[in-house]
Amino acid sequence: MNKQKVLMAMSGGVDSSTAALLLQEAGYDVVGVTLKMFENKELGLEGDSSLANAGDAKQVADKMGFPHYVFDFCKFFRAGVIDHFIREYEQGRTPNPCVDCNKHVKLGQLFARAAEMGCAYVATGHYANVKFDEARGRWLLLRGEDRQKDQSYMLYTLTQEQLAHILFPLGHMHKTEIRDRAETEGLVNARKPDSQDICFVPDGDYARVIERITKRKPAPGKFVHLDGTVLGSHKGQLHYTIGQRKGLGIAYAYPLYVIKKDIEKNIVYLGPQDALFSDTLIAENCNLISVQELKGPLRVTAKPRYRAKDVPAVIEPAGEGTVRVTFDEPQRALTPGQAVVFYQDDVVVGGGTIR
RNA sequence: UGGGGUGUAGCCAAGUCGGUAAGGCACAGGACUUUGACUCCUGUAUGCGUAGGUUCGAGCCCUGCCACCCCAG
Repeated sequence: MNKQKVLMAMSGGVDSSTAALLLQEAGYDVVGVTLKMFENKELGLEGDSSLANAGDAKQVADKMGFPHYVFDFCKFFRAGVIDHFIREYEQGRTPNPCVDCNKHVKLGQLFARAAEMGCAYVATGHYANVKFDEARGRWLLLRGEDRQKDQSYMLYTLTQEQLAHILFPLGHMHKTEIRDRAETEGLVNARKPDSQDICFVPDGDYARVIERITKRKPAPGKFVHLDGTVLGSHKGQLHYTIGQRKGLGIAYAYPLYVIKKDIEKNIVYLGPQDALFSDTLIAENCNLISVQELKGPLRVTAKPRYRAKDVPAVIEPAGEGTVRVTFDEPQRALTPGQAVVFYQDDVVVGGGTIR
């Protein structure tokens, strides 16, 4: 019997390495690939390139005896993630680059390559699950079994076509099991820390990275309280995001938060936490998964940011590719540019970008 | 140079009958985290404008001085 060939995305971390192991164990013909996303020098970053971890992936592949390649996706990453990231911030929005990366680069481009290489599937180390629903005749994206690590949120842009050809070997695993497994298998990265931060902004200072790439210094402006009082000056609106508290540098009777931004006037409005709550938003560029289309109101739970619990809401069509979300309870700091994902139990209904 | 008031950490500010410096903001570090945020934990005045005095003991009482504010001029 001829084994099915799978293109396994390997970052060099424990998760994707263990995922590769599991795939091979399950009888697939694994081809490992590490993606080169950017050149550090190009982004004004110190140290090794984004491929610093490719060595670990290669080592794992060698150990298990399957081929490992490196694909240069810099061009796609720049166009699909970084440029968009910069544009969004300059427009006063707060993008989620990981969502974009999955859509345009990690998965989008990988599927194209998989086809060229004759691979039946693409696999990643995401904590999520896929299954075909006979009744609806649709592929479903589900949360990962390990709720603490669930990454279905980051994958809401997957299409039916993609879902039919993607594998998530870690979907039913818990992080601790994975580390244990990696340990017993003697994988080099068994105890490597989880990744965090934006991959191309290793120190968390995204504003500085944007400055270096654009060679433009953001224009300082005013901090104004919602009541109209001028409180001080800021170092450029892109340094702030809705709901932010730290780093404002303003001593006040109570904690101040960024409530909204006026890009035209370059004003950042501050106010009390109470002013951040809202029970409705419009999501655009939506992708629906469990349903073909939204014909009327649908009760779901909605997750307005990655590290947030999904909460009861109703979604309804609001124009082409656009959905209105109405939460049962007002939510804090619904932020333009962030992704909002809809669920029904463990099933991802769909998602979009907050307008 | 008449009267009244205030002076506690970078900012705001509590401090009762004198008893051995609350709290908030800001800031720093840490936790959390494949986005930005939020959140949580820890830390930050041997000193209360200044110089003396009373007292076992003073931010709190007394005296001088300095600074700032206000009302009248």
